[in-house]
Amino acid sequence: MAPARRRPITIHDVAKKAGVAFKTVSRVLNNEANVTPETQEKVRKAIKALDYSPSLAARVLAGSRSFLIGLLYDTPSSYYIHNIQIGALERCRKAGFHVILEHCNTEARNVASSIISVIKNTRMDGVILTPPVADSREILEALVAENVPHVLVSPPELQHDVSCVHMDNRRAAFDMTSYLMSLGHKRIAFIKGHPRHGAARLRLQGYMEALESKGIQSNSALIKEGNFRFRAGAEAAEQLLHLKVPPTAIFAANDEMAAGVLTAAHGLGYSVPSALSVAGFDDIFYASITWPALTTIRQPIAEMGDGAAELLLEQILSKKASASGVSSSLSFKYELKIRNSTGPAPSKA
Amino acid sequence: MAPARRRPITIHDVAKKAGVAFKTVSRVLNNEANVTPETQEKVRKAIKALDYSPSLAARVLAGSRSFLIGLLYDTPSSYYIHNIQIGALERCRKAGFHVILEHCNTEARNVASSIISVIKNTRMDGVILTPPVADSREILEALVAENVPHVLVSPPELQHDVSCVHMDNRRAAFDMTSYLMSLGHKRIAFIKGHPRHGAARLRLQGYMEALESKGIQSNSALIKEGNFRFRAGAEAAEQLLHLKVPPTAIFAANDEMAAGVLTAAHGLGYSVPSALSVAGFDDIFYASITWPALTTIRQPIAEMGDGAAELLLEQILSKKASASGVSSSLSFKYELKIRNSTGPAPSKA
DNA sequence: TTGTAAGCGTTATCAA
DNA sequence: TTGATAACGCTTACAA
Repeated sequence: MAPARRRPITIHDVAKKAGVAFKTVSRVLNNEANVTPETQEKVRKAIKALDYSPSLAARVLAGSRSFLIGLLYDTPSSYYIHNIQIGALERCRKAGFHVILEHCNTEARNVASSIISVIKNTRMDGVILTPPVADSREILEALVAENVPHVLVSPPELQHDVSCVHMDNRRAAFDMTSYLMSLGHKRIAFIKGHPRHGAARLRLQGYMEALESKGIQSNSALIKEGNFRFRAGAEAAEQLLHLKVPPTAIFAANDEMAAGVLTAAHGLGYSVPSALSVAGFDDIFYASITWPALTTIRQPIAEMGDGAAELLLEQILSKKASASGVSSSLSFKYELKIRNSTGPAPSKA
Repeated sequence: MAPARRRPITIHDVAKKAGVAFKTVSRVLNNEANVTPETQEKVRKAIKALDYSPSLAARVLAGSRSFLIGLLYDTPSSYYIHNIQIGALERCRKAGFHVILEHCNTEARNVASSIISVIKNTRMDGVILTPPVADSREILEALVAENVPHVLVSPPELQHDVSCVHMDNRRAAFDMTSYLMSLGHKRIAFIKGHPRHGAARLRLQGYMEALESKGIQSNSALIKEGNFRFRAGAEAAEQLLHLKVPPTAIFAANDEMAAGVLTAAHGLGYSVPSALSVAGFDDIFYASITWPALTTIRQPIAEMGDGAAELLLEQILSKKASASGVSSSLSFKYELKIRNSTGPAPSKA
């Protein structure tokens, strides 16, 4: 029979080894003031020698923090969430915090109260809201009322009293559209994102403003509904390419739909980019492995997750002073990734 | 100023409301024997009425379990891990357990001891090993020595004394190769998987056995090294297609490499599937959105994650009786997904 | 700057 | 079948 697992090292073992009171060890662990450097040194050595790591459970039980932060999502795009998670995870791990994913049905009648209930039951110290959860006024108000620290990712509009991380979606879409026009495209179609997604609306807006800026009338026949899914992109593209005068370029509000556009185009015998240019948004992993590789907007998703976690941890750790809503925002840069799915507009037939 | 967050409901609140001792509530929570149905009923009502949920931290601190299970990985393919995670997550959530991802560098000198150290520090109740971590004899032995419950996912060979979930990789590759031969292909190339990945070796073996079964000599010029990454697939394909007599079909050991093959083929002007058939393995999300959609083996990854968690929880929860290694295995079915990247062999030039 | 005492909300142990 | 009491390993007060 295998040996039973031994009793874990505790703070008392460390204290004894270092020759100090256990409270002193606790102070070192929490970076509290009032410990002489040499005492600190002794304690740290003992910690290392014993390979000690404090019991999270005990810290949570005794302290006022749970070291848990929630990542609230309700997106069709799991890839986006996954990357936000990666970014947030790393930042939180360093601070000893854990991230738990929590699905929210933003269409449900009582989202806000059920979210609050989950937060209470799990004792989360704070939450990160991703679109489209970040778009809900109702949820936001509930969070404020319950005094739950929170950070928004890509909210539909910047709010002065709420911490958030964002990227200029409108301007990115403006730039992409301008780039397509600079290639000579005049009939540029747009496939919209998920209707509840505020950032998606900003992308549409950027597209329209870019057209206007060059005096091109936006044409409702060239603007299709979408929901961020592959199939929606494929279906919209088929309709667009069956138009009497089809577009020479299609700009989809995300990459997954752009991949759908590529497949539909191939299926209808359009060669990309010579007969049709295609652009996406997000630069997800498979954007670079489609055929042809997709021109898109690189959105630093993982970095935004990291930033959101950073802002949230700031709020949580400085909880004392900030009964008033100290809020700050982080703005991220996008990048136009020009690959092989876009090219000069075909010369008029 | 917002109201402070209220004191959470505790087991004592429930006990008072139900008119019983708090220990009785504890018994109900843990499904222990010796509680009359009517007492149970009273307690459950009180729990529901107060929206009570027990403090994980307190349970961990007082009990012998941490409710934490580790998912150990060291794969180039994050998609695989992500799906194992999804499957395991759901199963664990229902049982009140949490899953934490832990990266292992299987190439490091002292993997085993560093893994044991992490397990101790986090107090994990058990671990799930994914390939190639599951391939390490050294790690396995350390786990047994330390009496840590564990389950293997797709180990290189079935072991009678270790719990595992698996799929017949050899036979799946055999079937895929046979399918390609049934289309008239005789020169079928194979791109190998990650060298440390036992299941990858089984795929190669299945491929070779299928060829043999039809009396086709396997040709080392048609077998390329790989590592499961897109680029490796693309490079191997370029070499293969520049052969004096190139293959008419390429079977890659996973989908990501198969996507690389598609891109290389497009780049060299091969049309798929009329000039070249391409097959993958795994059926990851983007297998169905490549052009053409990829023929592949659907591996029920999430279900395998679920199964692994199920086996592990069984071990953990019945810890009393099973000092001896009670082990069980779950076998999963694969599915040949025939899509558009494969077709009849081109007639001889 | 350091140490002491109390208590966090459970499970485990033993008694009723 | 139930209930009282003692841990569990820490943090938070407060004292020295």
